[in-house]
Amino acid sequence: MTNEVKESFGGGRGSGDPGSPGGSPVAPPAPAALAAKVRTLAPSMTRSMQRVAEAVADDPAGCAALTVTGLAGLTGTSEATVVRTARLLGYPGYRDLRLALAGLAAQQQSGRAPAITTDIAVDDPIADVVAKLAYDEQQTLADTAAGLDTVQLAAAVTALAGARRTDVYGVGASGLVAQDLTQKLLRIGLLAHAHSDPHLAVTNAVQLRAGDVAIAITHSGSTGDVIEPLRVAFEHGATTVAVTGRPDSPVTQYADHVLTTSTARESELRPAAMSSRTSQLLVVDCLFVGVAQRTYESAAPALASSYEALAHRHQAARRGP
Amino acid sequence: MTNEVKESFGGGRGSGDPGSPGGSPVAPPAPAALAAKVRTLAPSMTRSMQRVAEAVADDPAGCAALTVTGLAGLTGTSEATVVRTARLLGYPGYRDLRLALAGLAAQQQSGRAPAITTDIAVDDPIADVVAKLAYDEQQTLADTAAGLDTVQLAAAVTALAGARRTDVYGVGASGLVAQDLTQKLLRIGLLAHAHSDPHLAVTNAVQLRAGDVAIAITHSGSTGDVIEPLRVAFEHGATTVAVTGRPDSPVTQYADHVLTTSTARESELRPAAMSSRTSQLLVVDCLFVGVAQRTYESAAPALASSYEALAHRHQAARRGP
DNA sequence: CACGGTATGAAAGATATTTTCGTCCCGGTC
DNA sequence: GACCGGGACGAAAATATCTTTCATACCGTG
Repeated sequence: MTNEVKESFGGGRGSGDPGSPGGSPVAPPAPAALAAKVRTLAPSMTRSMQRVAEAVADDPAGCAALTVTGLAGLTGTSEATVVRTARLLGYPGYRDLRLALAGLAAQQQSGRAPAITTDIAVDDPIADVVAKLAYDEQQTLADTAAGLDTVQLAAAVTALAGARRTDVYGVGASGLVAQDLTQKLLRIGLLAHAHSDPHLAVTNAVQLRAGDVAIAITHSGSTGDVIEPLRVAFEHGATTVAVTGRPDSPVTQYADHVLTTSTARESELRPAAMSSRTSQLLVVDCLFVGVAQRTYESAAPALASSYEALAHRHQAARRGP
Repeated sequence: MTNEVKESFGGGRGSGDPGSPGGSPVAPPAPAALAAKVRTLAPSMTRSMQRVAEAVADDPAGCAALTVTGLAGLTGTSEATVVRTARLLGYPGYRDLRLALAGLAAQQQSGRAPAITTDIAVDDPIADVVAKLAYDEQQTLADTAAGLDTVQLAAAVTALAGARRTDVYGVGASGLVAQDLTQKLLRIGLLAHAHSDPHLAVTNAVQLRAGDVAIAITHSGSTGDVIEPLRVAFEHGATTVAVTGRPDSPVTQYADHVLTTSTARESELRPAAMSSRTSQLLVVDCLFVGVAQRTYESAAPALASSYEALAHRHQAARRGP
């Protein structure tokens, strides 16, 4: 059982353990979240690998029937590339990818028919737009949930629940998500602050120390304005969390815990910001509920009283309570 | 590819069919009805084969993870027996049985999901929280899409597309939604502004006149801070839109068009703000896409150039496209 | 235009699967 | 009770499949 470092891929977690049935200790291979994973990882793939990934995502059942040589032939690449792709997707090798593919195919088979696959067109009637958007966001939610690493999530929750203070960084659309998280945390009595001004964010980040938490929210993972404060927080000993759609992006360098959001195919009338926001919000909600669970003793009364406080700002409804 | 008749089993394919690797003409490999097949065929199996079949039927997922040697070892038999069993069950070889097994396991897995119907409990493991939240938000999306009045939506879109300027009111969680809408409209070249300060909102509302649009976002529909500016806008002749979960609430008094968001059951660990936000965002997205369609000529380049402008604020990814 | 680094496929090397073939067990027969 | 077919069964050879290595071609960069 020699364990040399092989090639360059593998993500640097070299403790491969061939032949231990029951699930690898680091990353349980994705069961159904494969299409999502393909989209998430596609940007970091080389062209040939993208061809393979596309074929796989396109027709899981068909690919499951192919040997590594067959798939290589189909995609016009080599066996090595196919194996490399399988590795990138999180499987020990092609054999395991193939197994997952068979599972995925079976699920699709039994599951629902792929309803509204077409993209939104300029001349779609408004009813179609509603249906397509709703379907798309539902899909995004499912993908995100399937792809979310619960170990990382739990770690982030633990850090948050015990934090002296929490800073959240996000700009643009992600800034709103950052604010959403902050609002929620404040409601259960945690000290949280959202920063959208990069300068102020850095200025504040230097105040952080061990026991504090810093969270960066960025879809691309390469937004300098967000990375910088996270780096500072990281270097000052704070626990850092990155919520990003690109798990191999620069922001993860300074993140103790990485929470991956899903990436839906985008188009002109459906900017990436839309589905990434949906995905990010789900992650944020999970963080919130997780923390609320951990701190239930103090969170429950805090929630109740913030609800109370808002009541008198509502006018009486025409009917009903 | 020589095709001698091998061993004695194979169920009387005596009429050798050299080189037709298509798929067995008699029995397409069973997809899911494997357990049944095992029981049916068990009597005609030898003892060793029964042990193998039993193991397979007993734990498809586990067996799918095993190699032919592994399964042979587990059942105390030999590789040959395992292959023989696979053949008897209707597969060309063990490899295909294994694939079917993986599919079966995936199906069982997904079938066992609907524990999600219950509410989120304080002691739910984090994985359940993720699943439940995702499921819940999916439900909210479906409800919202189903309940959205497309006529009202179309009217609101028309008003927005032709507006001189647009003001959006929202406080608290709805304030973020208001900002989201504003960001989107700005990106396609429309003049939009989000107000979360009630005083400023009113101050600005008096500037509005016919041809302008005012949008109020409030889940309860009775948030005075949001109703007030909408009323002012309404009285100044602007076209007013209310995005609310309560179509009979005070805010609708001053709304030309009411867009109804859905209301999911809430609970302690799942505040109303969570699902209402999801719902509101879907409505906002619909508005955005609708407007983008109507103003495609100008929206498309605007979208493209705002994308351009952001590009240089991103650091290079570790491996990029 | 040279350079360094990376992506890529051909082929060697390692595993897994399938087939072959001989042994052994079982039940019947003389 | 010994002998004899008939088939179950597994060890090991043969083959298919997967994985790794390594040399080459490609690409962006200074």
